[in-house]
Amino acid sequence: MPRVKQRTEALRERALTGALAILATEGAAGLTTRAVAGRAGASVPAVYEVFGDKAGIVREIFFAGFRQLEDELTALPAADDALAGLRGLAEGFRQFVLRNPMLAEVMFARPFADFDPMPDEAGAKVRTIFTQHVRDAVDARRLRGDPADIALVFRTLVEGLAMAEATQRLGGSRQSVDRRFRLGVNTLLKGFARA
Amino acid sequence: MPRVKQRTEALRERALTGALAILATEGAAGLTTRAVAGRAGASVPAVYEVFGDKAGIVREIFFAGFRQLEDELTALPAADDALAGLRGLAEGFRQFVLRNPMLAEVMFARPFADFDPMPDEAGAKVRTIFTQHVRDAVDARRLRGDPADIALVFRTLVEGLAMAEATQRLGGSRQSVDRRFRLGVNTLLKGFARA
DNA sequence: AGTTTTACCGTAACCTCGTTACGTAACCTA
DNA sequence: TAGGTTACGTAACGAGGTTACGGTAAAACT
Repeated sequence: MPRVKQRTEALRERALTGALAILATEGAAGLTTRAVAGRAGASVPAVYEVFGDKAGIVREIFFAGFRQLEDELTALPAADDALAGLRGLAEGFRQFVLRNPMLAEVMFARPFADFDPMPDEAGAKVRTIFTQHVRDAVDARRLRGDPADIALVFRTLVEGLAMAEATQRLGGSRQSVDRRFRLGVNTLLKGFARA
Repeated sequence: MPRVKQRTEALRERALTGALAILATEGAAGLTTRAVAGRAGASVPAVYEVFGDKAGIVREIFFAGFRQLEDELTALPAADDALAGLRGLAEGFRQFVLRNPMLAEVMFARPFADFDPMPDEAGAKVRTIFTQHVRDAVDARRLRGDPADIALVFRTLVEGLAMAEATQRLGGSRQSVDRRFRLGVNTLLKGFARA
C-alpha cells in the first residue's frame, strides 16, 4: 500500500473552518481556492479532492451558516407568549446577520455566480423553526391563516430587513434602524393577528 | 489634430445596451469585458476608457435597471383608491422582476463581489415613488404612521417576495405563488391600516 | 505635395484565479 | 532490497480583468 492519506475528512473540516475565517475577515473576494489551501496548510489539489470544486466550498459554507443559524435560533429563550416568540425569532435572526455579515451575504445574497442551492435543503430546518413558531401562534389563536404561508412571508420580511440593516440601507442612526425593524415585524404580525 | 475619437459617449451607450443584452441572455457569468467589447464592435481598452473598470459596467447596468423600473412604476395606471395604488405598485414591481430576472439580480442581489452602491443614489427615485404612494394613503387616512418608515418596510417585503418568486423560492404552483405574494402585501397593508 | 506632429487605437501581454495533468515520492510487500 | 501501488504537490493551462506600448491616421505646417 502507498503512503498514508492526508486528504481526509479532517482536512475537509480544517479547510472549512479556514474558509469561514477567510470569508469573515477578507470577504467574498478573498475566498480563493489558493487561500483556502494555504490557510489549511494543504495544496490546492488537496482542497479540490475534498470539496470537488469551488462551488463545493461555497456550498459547505452555506450549510455551515444555516447550521449555525439554526443552533442560535433553537437556543433562543422560550417566550411565554407566542407573538413574543415570533418577535424574538426575528430579533435572533437579525442578530445573526449583524454578527456574521459576510456569511449572511453568502446565505441570502448570491455573491458567487455559480452554485444555486435550488433544492433549498440547507435552509429547511430554519424554515421549520419559523413555521413551528407560527403554528404555535396560530394554535394559541393569536394569528390566523395557513402557518406555512404566514411563515414564508414573515421570514421574507425579517430576512429583507436584516439584510438591509447589514448593508446600511435601513437608515442612519441606531434608533431609527431599531424602530424600523420593530415596526416592520410588529406591523406584519398585527396584520396576521386574529381579528 | 490626430484622428477622430471613437471612444465616445455613443460607444458608451452602445456598449451599455449590449451589456444589458448579454446579461439578459447569458446571465451574470457571461458578462465579461471581452464580451461587452466584442458585442459593441470595440476593443477591450475602448470599453475600459468609457467605463473605467468592470465595476463601472455593472454600475451602469444598475442605474439603467432602476431607470427602467422607475419608468414602469411611473407608467402604472392611477388607481382611484390609495391602497389599490400600493397594491398596484407591488404588482408592478413584481412584474418587473419577473420579466427581468437577471437585471433584478444585479439590482437587488449582489452577483458581483466588487461594486457596492453605498450611496443608494440609483434607487432614490424608486424609493420616492413608494414613499409618495404611501404618503397618499396616509393623507387619505387609509394608513397610519411615518410615510418613510412605512414605505421602507413595504418595499423591503415586496422586493423580498418578488426576488423569492423569481428564484423559485415562493412555492410550486402559480396559484400558491400568487396567493402568497398577495397575502404578504395585503397583510402588511392591513397592519399599517388606520384602526 | 510632402513632412512633422499629435494623440487615438488595438494588439499583446501581465496577473490572478479556477482547474487539472503529470512526474515524484512514500509506503507496503515479497 | 527491489518492485509495485497510490497519494502527493508542482507546474501548467485557460479564462477573465487590466494595461503597457508601439503602430498609425489625421491635422498642421512648409
